[in-house]
Amino acid sequence: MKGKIRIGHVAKYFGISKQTLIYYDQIDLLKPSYSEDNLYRYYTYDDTDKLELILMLKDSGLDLKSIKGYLSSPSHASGLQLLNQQKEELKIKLHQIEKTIKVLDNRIDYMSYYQEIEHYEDIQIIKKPMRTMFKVDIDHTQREPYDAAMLQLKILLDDHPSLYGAVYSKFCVIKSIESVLFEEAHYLSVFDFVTEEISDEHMTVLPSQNYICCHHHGPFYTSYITYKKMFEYMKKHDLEPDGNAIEVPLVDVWAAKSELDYITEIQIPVKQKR
Amino acid sequence: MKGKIRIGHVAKYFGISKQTLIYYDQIDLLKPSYSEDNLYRYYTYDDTDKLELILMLKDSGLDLKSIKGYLSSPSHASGLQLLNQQKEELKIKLHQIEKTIKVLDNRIDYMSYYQEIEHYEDIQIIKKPMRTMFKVDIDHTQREPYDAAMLQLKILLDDHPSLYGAVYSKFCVIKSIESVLFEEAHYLSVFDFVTEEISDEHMTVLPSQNYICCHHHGPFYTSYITYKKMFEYMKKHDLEPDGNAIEVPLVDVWAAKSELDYITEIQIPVKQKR
DNA sequence: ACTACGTTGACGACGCGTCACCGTAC
DNA sequence: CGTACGGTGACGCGTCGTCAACGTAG
Repeated sequence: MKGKIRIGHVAKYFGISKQTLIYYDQIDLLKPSYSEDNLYRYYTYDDTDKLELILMLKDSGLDLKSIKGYLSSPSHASGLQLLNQQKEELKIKLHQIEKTIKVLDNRIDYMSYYQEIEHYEDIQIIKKPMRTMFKVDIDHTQREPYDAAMLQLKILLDDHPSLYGAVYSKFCVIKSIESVLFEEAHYLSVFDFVTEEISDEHMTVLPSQNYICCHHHGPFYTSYITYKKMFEYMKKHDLEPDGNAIEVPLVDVWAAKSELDYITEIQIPVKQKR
Repeated sequence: MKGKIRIGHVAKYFGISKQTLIYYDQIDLLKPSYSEDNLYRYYTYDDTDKLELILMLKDSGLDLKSIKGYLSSPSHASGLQLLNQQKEELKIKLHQIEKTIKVLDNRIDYMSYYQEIEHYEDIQIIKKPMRTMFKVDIDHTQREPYDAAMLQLKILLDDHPSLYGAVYSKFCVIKSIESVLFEEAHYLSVFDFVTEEISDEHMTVLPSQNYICCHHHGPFYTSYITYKKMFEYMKKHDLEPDGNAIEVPLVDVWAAKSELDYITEIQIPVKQKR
């Protein structure tokens, strides 16, 4: 018969290693014929056809045991069922990868943007433009209110694919202005700024306004120290808060070795005292 | 400090198993603090932040060793580089999956279509419509002409994404009509029928014409037996071949246990003898 | 005799899963 | 006192990769 192909050739043609073929032989997935003295493996075209099918099914995510099962009794009906099933699984994988890419993209944008910012401890008054936030309020009657809110945010974003990845690994918080000077400040919401304009109950627009801004250096739970400085500044300049405080992480776990190196921007809307 | 979270809670929150966290501890990827009597693991928010990053990077395809390396010295620069790299790799994966889905789709269509055909050994004269083929001629000066042609076909299809998967696991051949009665017939081309209309040197149009058709049952290399029957039929009915023979696999390795069960449709263009 | 190619066998890597058995918090 | 939760250690799994040691075809 034609097609006495040796293992090296087969491996090269299909772009796999000889060990792979030997392994497939060992597990009875693809058994070539042997030369008479039982030393060399010889693959026929029948074998290579089978191998092509095996590699295809493997690419589609099937494990070798299942492939073996299918090969033991292939038919139109079982084949069609198998292929449809694998197609569905691949589609799911596809979506997961698309999501992951969105998360990465978002992170890359974010890190690129904040890479060049010089981090002062200086306090500044800045007029921020109008901004839109996708926000989940923290329900403090729950057992783990913070976790629950973060989870809800992630779940909601699954329903807004255009936003997916916006918040995933960076999240801002809103703190009650009356509580920011305590070690255990009162968290009101978790959110992220978005550019999309989707009408949704979780979308909130912040009007353009003056903010007192300062970069807090260190872990989140020491932020009250920076808040203190900001309040002193406000006192000195006859300013008073005009809304709750916002914290935006600039340097977090993605770029810092420990919480001690985190940098968070604190923004408090302010107005002149009358 | 806040955030003495136990392993079970962490596992549930992130949708992973306790063993995974224990493993990450063992390999020094994520080491929680221990309670004073060194029995329970306690995770801080610092740890969970890190874990979120770890899982993200893992999803993006990084292995744990690389993640560990990154975590040992994260920075904006190295982070950005890593993320961009992973994004590119994910894009490649995405394309591969898309291709695989196309191949599966094509196979599913093909198998669905031919599932209901009853396979006669009968010889029929059929007027086939105009058909377009994507074809690679076999260069017999090469060392492995058949393999080379198949490879070329696959490579070409990578440049025609709209066609990808059309030929991948099913391929038709053209045989020189003078040689079909020999066991080693002369293969001229490998191809598949396509519906897309792309202008390309490998696109060939077959005009509408009468064909003598017959289903060959068995491996490719015994096709000469069926050809013999077809030639006898032609002789009896005063027909003569009007071009080279085409072989289209209907049942191959995807649906048959062995070459002995393959079914191939043989088509030879014919005209009346004058 | 050289080299490219073939063989077997043993062991390792990765990322956990599983199981057995035991201690602890509430 | 139960039970849900925590701990350690050993082994297994799938899919090969790697290495050593050795035979063979041309």
